[in-house]
Amino acid sequence: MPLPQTEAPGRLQSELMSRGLRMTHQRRTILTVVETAKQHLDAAQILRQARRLDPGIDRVTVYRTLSLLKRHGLIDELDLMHMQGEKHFYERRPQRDHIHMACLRCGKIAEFESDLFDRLKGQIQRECRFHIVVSRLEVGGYCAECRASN
Amino acid sequence: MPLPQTEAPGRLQSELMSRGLRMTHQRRTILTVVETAKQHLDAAQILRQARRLDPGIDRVTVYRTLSLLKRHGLIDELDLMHMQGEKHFYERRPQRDHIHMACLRCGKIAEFESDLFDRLKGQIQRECRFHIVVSRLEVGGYCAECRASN
DNA sequence: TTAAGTGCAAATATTTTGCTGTCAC
DNA sequence: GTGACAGCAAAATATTTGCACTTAA
Repeated sequence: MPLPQTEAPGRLQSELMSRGLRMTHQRRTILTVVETAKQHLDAAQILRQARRLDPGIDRVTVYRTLSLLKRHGLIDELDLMHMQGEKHFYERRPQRDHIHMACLRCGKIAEFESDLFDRLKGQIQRECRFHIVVSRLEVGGYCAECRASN
Repeated sequence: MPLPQTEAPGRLQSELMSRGLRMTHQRRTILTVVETAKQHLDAAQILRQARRLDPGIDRVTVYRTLSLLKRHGLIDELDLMHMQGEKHFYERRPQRDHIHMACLRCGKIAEFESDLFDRLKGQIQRECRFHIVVSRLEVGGYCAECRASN
């Protein structure tokens, strides 16, 4: 009996299992949703999508799983400058940190990787003697399209 | 009749007045609390301190005033890596942006200014053609003291 | 004078907790 | 078999809204 959501095992699932955590059907479903998301999802959206794969899944299980993934550093929690209320958004932790740019006019979220960002984190670690575990750089402003169409 | 909280008019109060907004007693009180805070305060702490100056002040007024100040770019809203639940913290917008470092062990918040940070924002504006209005860089990790005492 | 602002009550939004039954290992 | 996990209900936390009264300008 093939489980469709195991077709793309991804890193999250194997990471969790390698840490000795139980791989339940619900966790597998939530991991699949997060891993295959095309955009940043909040808890309510993750619940909705997970219920399409497993209608019985509970909201609380989503919160507990997101919390677990966050504790293990497998996902990052974003605020996206609080443009849409106070919800949090989640994404798989990337290989290399990136910056989130939130357009205050059209709401689009763009991402950007930068050597300067990596160097800045290095500077913080050295000069402040601060060991960075997680970092989040979000900027709010106006994207090229919105600036042009003003 | 001298109003003690007007003794340090600061920038916030004159900024608001220069924008044609009404300077009520409650706003003056809240501005004073935010301007003279020694650390980052959340809405509940701001309410508590404001009530010491004006016992009748309402929680809703605090929220509405913080929202106003935020809209006008006079204060910044921080999450401090969600270390203490999901509350938000507020600080007067500084002349020059700084980074917030939150120690995951002792909870201390340190601040850091950096040319690299300024250059990174410049790079984002140029290369992404994104006009930055507000930015927030928060890092979570372990401070020098906590690393030493492990 | 009067529109903006305040307080109060209630609602909304988001996340967490306690407990009992279930399932992964 | 058993301890970790899920579901359900309820609570906790944080913030917002509607409306009538008050006040700054």
